[in-house]
Amino acid sequence: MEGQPPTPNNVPYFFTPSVPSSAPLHPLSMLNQTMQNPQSSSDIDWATVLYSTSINNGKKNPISPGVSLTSRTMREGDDLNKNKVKPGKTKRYVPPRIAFHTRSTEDILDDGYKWRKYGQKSVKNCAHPRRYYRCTHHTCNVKKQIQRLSKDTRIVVTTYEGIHNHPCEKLMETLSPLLKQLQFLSRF
DNA sequence: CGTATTTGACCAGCGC
DNA sequence: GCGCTGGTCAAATACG
Repeated sequence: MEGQPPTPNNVPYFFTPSVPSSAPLHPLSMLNQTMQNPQSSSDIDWATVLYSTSINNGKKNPISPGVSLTSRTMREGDDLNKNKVKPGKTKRYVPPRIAFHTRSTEDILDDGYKWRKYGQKSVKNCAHPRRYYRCTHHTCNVKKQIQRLSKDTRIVVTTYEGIHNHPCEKLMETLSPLLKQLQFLSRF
């Protein structure tokens, strides 16, 4: 990434290392790495982390029935001024989202979860369509959106919405032999 | 044949 | 109220 991303007001940014095109990393792993080892590379991609804070008159987001509030990650093509909420006006509640910008030739980063595509939409001011995925786990309602920047098609924007309520399949696959071994050894 | 993907239709929110 | 836009649905299609 050449320099820093545009910074919407009140949205905290974290910076992540570039993703080698041959081996896409899970964005969350990249974020952890960066937090532990702040690096000074000029060739960095970035991630935005959006918390569930409301833009409804600056109040915190009380998630309760009948209360409609919003939090939403700013994306390419968004007009920052247009997304301001007028005083007294509310928007529907949107779960917290985390958006990652990663440099990769792969559109879909392997994050260990299984995803099913449920939609695709061409977005205004964006050359590339936005794709919509849902976690395939039957009790999990996590969604993600994937989109390439039209300004720099090497950059993939992945937006996660919600939190998985089940373990990562791939992680469990890797760990289960170890766990079995530990259980076996713990008997002695 | 079962599962995943594609894609047009539909709906809700928002600005004018 | 109307048109635009983004998000989701669901039937059709592709694929293993």
